[in-house]
Amino acid sequence: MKFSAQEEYGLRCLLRIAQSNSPNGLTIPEIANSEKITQSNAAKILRILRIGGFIDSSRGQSGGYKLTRTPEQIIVADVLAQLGGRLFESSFCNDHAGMELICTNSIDCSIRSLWRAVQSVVDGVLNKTTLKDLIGNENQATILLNNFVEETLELKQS
Amino acid sequence: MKFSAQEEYGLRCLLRIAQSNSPNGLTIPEIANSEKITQSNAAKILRILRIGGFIDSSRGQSGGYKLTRTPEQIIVADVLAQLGGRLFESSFCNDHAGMELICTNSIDCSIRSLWRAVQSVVDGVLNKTTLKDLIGNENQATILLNNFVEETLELKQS
DNA sequence: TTTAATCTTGACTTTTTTGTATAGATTGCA
DNA sequence: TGCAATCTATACAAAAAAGTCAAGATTAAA
Repeated sequence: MKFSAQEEYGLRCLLRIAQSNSPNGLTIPEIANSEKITQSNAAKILRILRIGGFIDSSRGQSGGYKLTRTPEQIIVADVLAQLGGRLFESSFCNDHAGMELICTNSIDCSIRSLWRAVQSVVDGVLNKTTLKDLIGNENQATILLNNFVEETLELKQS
Repeated sequence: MKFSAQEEYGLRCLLRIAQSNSPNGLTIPEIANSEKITQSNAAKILRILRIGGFIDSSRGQSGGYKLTRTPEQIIVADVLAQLGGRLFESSFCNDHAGMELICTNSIDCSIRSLWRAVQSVVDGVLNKTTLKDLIGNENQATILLNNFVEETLELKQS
């Protein structure tokens, strides 16, 4: 299980833009340079973010990319969903969609319920994390959240 | 973010073996047939599970695959790690490995700490789920665990 | 209006992942 | 022993993901 390259780079580019204080935002060369990727690749990724409504672009001299909203208003889960096509995609057993609680015998549904459990905890973190949480000194928050959940999981187990 | 095909098929094949009550275990044709994959593909995946020490194989007539331990003793996180090469692999910022708590300014470390937060909650579920939890009627457990974590996350947020 | 800086798009190439084929090795049994 | 059932391993092929290239469109400013 892993994040795709596009998810990682996309989120990173978005963070660069969020952290910029230039009035024109950031240009493709600037972003590509900070992230050590080619301009083509940056353009491709920024396109996805623009279509997703996270950034606005303007062309010509003094053009560049800016956030469409404040960092507080951008949810990391939404960003990753846009970059990855979907957040989790469980393949099989679409027969029993919506009735996981009764379908307990097939392997399809065992796996499905496990995938859902994982999806649920990941969403729990990503839906409550905004771009702002990842900027500057605020990223302590995710570490704390992380520790908290670990504790509660252990609690539940004992 | 998603599980690879190998992770999904591997776990599914292992569950088939775990659920079998035949004294010889299951053969490749049987597994391939239940999972609707080719025998070649099943063989490839079963090889990984064998190398990981989750199953034993015996050849010749009356051969097949069996678990090396009871289902209770097989942790889903271990299985997925074997199938996927690793459980999560965060790419960048190896400069600051081990000092995440002080490195708060770079994007590298912001992303890294987010990835770690996600990894932590996923591990929380997968390290506490055994094959037994996924067999028969026991898979309710993962759903309950899931709900529990969701609640605690909401609690923390308010 | 011309130019330079910038974004936009689609096609293409490379790499990685996934899946298949084939030849071989081991075992149990008649 | 010889055969049939089984696993084993490596190389090959197909598909998907990632990354690159090149031509074009828009804009601001000289």
